[in-house]
Amino acid sequence: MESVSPHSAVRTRFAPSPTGYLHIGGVRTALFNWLLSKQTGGQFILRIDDTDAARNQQEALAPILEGFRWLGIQWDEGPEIGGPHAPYFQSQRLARYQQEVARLLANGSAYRDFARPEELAAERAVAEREKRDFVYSRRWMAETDAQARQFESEGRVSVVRLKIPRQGNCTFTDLVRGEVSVQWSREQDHVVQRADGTCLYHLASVVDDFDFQITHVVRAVEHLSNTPRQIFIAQSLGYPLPQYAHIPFVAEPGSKVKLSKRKIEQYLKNPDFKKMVEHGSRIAQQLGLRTSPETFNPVLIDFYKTVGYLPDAILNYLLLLGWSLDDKTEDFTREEMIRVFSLERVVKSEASFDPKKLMAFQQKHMARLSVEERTTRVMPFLLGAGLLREPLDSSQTALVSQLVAAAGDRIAVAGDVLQFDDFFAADEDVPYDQAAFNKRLVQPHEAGFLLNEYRKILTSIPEFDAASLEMAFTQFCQNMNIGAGELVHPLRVAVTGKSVG
RNA sequence: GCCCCCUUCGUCUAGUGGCCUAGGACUCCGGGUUCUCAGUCCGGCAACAGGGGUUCGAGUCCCCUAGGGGGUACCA
Repeated sequence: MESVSPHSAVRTRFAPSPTGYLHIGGVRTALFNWLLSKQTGGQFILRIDDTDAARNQQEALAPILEGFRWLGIQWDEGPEIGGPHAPYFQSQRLARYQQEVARLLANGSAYRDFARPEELAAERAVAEREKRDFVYSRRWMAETDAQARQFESEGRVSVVRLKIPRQGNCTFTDLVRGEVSVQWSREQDHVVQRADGTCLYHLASVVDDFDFQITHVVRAVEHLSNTPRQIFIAQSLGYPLPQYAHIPFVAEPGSKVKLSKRKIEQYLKNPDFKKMVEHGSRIAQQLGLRTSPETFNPVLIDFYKTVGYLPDAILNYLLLLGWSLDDKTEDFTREEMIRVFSLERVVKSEASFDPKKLMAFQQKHMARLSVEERTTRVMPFLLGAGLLREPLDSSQTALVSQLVAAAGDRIAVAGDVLQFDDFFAADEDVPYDQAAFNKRLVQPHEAGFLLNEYRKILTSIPEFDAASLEMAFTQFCQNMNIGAGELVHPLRVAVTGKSVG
């Protein structure tokens, strides 16, 4: 192994399993890790936890990498870019894990266990019936080769289990939760190596954290109870312990239950969440994308990319989900986030995901962008929906620029530009809002007359600029002795087909 | 079942014994501004889970109760 680095740079890691897509809760965990390493000039490592071959799909890795790339969370070591400790895939590091399992076995902190699954299940059942904690009897533990041969002759196969102490406490300091202490007797003799020789997560994770010289393990609370057994492994192997920080998970809207991508149907009952999905779906539809809840889902980061959210807005929102700087600061640029983030100010309780507040951040960040920047962001959507075609000439760009400027904050996410699709349509194709048509043009009997008169005025205007039009408009209303609204509404419907400007 | 954790406005949060008649943000509701909508500006509603202690004084410390959550795999 390399010697421990002399400087105090923080090395953190995010270790997704390629079993799904990039979960928004995972992004927040990764964000905290990334921030922490960057503020000390350290490294953020992406490690792929794919020890369970049965559950992993290789194609699910691409969306994860793509998600981080889009968000601008660049990993310093990991897939595609490698690094001094490559490979960063657990599935490719088996030999190393087996080597460490052998050391565990050799120094007596692990043992080969020949119990059959049904024998273990029976012991468990007894414990449950007697309402006590299950503690393995170690009846099929082989501590000598002779014992092992004996069990093998009975046709048994072995796994490797940790020989967890049955007395005393495991105490450690967690950077967000303070001192944590659990009794060793509550821990099981966890399996670290399967019968087929492959290794399990806890062992792999501890070995990798050591090999990769991870200084801070920042992960979601569901791993808190895993920590004692990992500490046991690390200490048995003579590794220095990293700092631990267990952050609360991101919960469902209006609830404290962990957000899950499988429960989208349930979340749709939440009005805000539903609104968010519908808004996104409209845009996806205009882009000609076929959406299924499985892939087009606000729990997954791909949703935001598809619809045109700003990565900075998402990061800003996620940063404030379970962390705060003080009693008022809410807006952070990336540089500011990196500078001021601290684990000490992470809250202990779960934070529920609030679509409305995310949108508020999105609008704020969008409004901060110049017209040029917004135009750039909006272009791919116009192209994607077929409203514009490449190559673009400068007049088209100018047109979009004008539209973006006029639309102002009606374009909250980049995909919102598609609601102005008729702007790009030929005149005869302008679709009419039937309800508005009735209300403004058919119902008010004077509407036709007014519009006709107004048209006569317009034909007499020499210059067709905004100022002249405005003057003509005001004058006309005065002359006809009508309120502005009496003309403005019918006029808009007649020209744009819509009821709002 | 057992073990562990969490609990301030609807939501995200500030708060580390007196600065709290509890602050900010989002949402919502009024009002001003605007040719409509949006926006913007001003204003407003809204919380310390409950009960016992400790203390001159408790959102802040301790205990109990309740509620919520996580874990309990040859998953990660």
